[in-house]
Amino acid sequence: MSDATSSLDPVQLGAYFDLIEVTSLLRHAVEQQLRESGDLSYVQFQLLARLGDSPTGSHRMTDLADGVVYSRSGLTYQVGLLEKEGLVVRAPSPDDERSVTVTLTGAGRELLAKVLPGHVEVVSGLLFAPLSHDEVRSLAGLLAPVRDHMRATPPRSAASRRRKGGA
Amino acid sequence: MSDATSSLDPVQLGAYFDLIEVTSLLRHAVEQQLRESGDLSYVQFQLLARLGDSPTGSHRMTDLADGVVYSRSGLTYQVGLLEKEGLVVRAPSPDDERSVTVTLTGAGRELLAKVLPGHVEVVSGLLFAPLSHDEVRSLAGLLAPVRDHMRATPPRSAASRRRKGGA
DNA sequence: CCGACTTGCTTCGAATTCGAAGCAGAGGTA
DNA sequence: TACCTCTGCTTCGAATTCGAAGCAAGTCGG
Repeated sequence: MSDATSSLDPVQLGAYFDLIEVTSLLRHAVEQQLRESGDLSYVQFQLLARLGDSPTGSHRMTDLADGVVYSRSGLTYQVGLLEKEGLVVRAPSPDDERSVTVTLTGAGRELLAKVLPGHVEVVSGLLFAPLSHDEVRSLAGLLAPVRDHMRATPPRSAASRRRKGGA
Repeated sequence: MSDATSSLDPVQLGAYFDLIEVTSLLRHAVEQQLRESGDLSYVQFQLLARLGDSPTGSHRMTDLADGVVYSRSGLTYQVGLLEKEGLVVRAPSPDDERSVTVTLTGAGRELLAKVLPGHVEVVSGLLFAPLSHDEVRSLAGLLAPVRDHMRATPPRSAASRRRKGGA
């Protein structure tokens, strides 16, 4: 363990705080827009968007949870809501009998198309407005390696479902 | 400036997605560390940290809520928890009788000092590890204007407590 | 001084979120 | 095949979160 990690530069601290604050504010604004324009929560929108991105319009539950950084149980709940609204469909996976495949319906695709422009507008106006295109490129270039690093780093104690406490 | 607010570049899209994902992963990891080392939620830690930053160790409720981007009612709840734990104290403000001033106690300061090193370590190892110091500086330089812009931009319909719906 | 409006915080009910526990299918080894 | 383990999802209870409504103090115009 390096001991040099015992403190953060003012520069680092600023970057960290700004990152948190920017994301919180952005999320807040986006949430509001989504609620007004399509009665969707941010999580629900993320799920629909991710499904819409897929060529087949479907994903497994686990992949969705990993993609959105969401607990399994919470995902079950939200997908249940989306299914009740007729925006997605759940079906057992052909390969793997325990897997559940979630697929976007026509209605889901429509709703996605309906809320997307407003969503983009909020993100553009809030996140990208103060940045030039080159700066956005820089930002993307800085975030990508961080994202990869985080994805590769196991969340502290990777022991998936081992018993936790005693020896 | 590009006027094309109707769609996002692939570059913009990537930056946006990475921003969300990075923050989610970071928050998740930090949350876990805080829970283990000091039985604090992220929000609670943020509140303590913000109080610790203040020269007087105290803030008004509203300023805390704004600083952490938190609903007022949620803040009341969390400050209540912190007070029950003896980490903070609530007192009416001298100037403004309706204002409540939240102040860090000795125990709060101790706990903060106890969890801070681990927190810093997680942030360093996850967020800053893949970046050089110059890159961190760049990141900070990019985020600062965005933060200022977001702070200055009223959240859609600024009508603070006006009635919402009607004409 | 009075009344209308604004601001600061809390209470309340409803919705969301998580982790632990449980069930069932899949994969490997003897 | 029998058994053991791991993976994928759901159910359950508890904790957190938010927005709407309410109360009290401050501010301004008359």
